[in-house]
Amino acid sequence: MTTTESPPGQKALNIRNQNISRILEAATEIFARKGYDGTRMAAIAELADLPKANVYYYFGTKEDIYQAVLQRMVGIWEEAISVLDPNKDPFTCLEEYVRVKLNQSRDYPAEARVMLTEMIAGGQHLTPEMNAFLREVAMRQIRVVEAWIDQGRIRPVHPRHFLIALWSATQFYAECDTLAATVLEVDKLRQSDFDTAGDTLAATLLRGLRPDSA
Amino acid sequence: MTTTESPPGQKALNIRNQNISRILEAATEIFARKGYDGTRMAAIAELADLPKANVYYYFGTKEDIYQAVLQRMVGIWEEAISVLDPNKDPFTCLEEYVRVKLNQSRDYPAEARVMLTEMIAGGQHLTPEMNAFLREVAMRQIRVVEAWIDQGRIRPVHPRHFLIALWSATQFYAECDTLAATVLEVDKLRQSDFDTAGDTLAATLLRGLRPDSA
DNA sequence: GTCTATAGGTAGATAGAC
DNA sequence: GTCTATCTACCTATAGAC
Repeated sequence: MTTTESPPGQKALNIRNQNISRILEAATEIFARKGYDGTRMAAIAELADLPKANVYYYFGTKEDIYQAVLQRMVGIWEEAISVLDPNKDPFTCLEEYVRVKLNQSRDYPAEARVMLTEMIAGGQHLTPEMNAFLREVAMRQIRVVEAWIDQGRIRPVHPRHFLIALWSATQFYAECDTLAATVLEVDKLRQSDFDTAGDTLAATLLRGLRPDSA
Repeated sequence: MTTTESPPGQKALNIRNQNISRILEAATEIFARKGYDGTRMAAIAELADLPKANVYYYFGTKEDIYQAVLQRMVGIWEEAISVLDPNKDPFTCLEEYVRVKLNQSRDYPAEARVMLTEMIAGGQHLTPEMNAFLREVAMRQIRVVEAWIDQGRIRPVHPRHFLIALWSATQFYAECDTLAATVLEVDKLRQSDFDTAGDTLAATLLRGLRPDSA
């Protein structure tokens, strides 16, 4: 009704999407560094290079922005779950899984840190849907590992604890913005660091899974 | 001058220490759940069951309390570093290391979460002394693993990445207050869960370190 | 759609009686 | 040492002009 011309409407939509992206990107960075309560709407607006009122125009509340950031990370994790397949070779799958998880830590470090901080804090902002989804993801992975054990393709380890070890190690590299400086003595993680991380996990965690030859 | 009697002075000192302990304990819990900026001095006072002004009497600022909490965790970590000894058997040492770290996650979950959140956030509140100490701890552990490799007692893995895997997996169980519900499907971690965690890490990560028998 | 000004509430910290 | 009352500053969110 109000917008009669197509091109301006198109353009407005582009500006809209662009502004939303910029807000989310800025918010993710600040949530990761300051936590939910420590994040100031003014800080998000400044980093997104928009007036504070415009941020409120696109997202009604700080909680709305935070939810959008968490939701995006949930979507990212969803990608990794398809890698584990009970009918495929465990070691091929697990190496691929490690690779995918490390790539995610490389590509979405801020998102990962927001989600991790949220979980450490007790998941107070996670919706029931997100919790259900995360539980479902965990369950699916556990069932795959159990299937491999039943088939005698890997040693009978405790699936949940094994997945915790795998998950926490790969997740660590997302936090590494800071810890890297301490543990790896580098300013910034490079591709070679992620490669070495994958190789090391394959050589230790995954190697320990191989059935005894003796 | 003002306190002439010894017993009252003694008693006052006890009350003082007791109040300081209660403030730190309450603060640790809330910092872990809300982060530095999300923590309200009023909330610490309420949980410690003291008027807010009394909290300010013992600690001048919120930052002072936070520093004391971080410092305590640094002290806890210091205990774990003595376990790794280049002259002892790597597997005995590493199993003991896993056990000690898991016990710390069990006994000081809130402290661990405060420290981890702080690190994920970029370590803005860590003093140069703390950073230096953490770097020194990492270095010492790396040198021990390197020594074992040089002696041919474990396979030549990348020491830094191997320690990251070990550290992050054990650390995970401190965050588990929440994630346990999702991944392990329990309300609360029991001793048996920590035992299983240790066994699983020994069976995978550490087993993968053993030199080839073939 | 954009932005200034501001309302309404709450935080960290302190003053000062007891 | 303890505690009430309060100051100042700042934060989320909104009203309303453009």
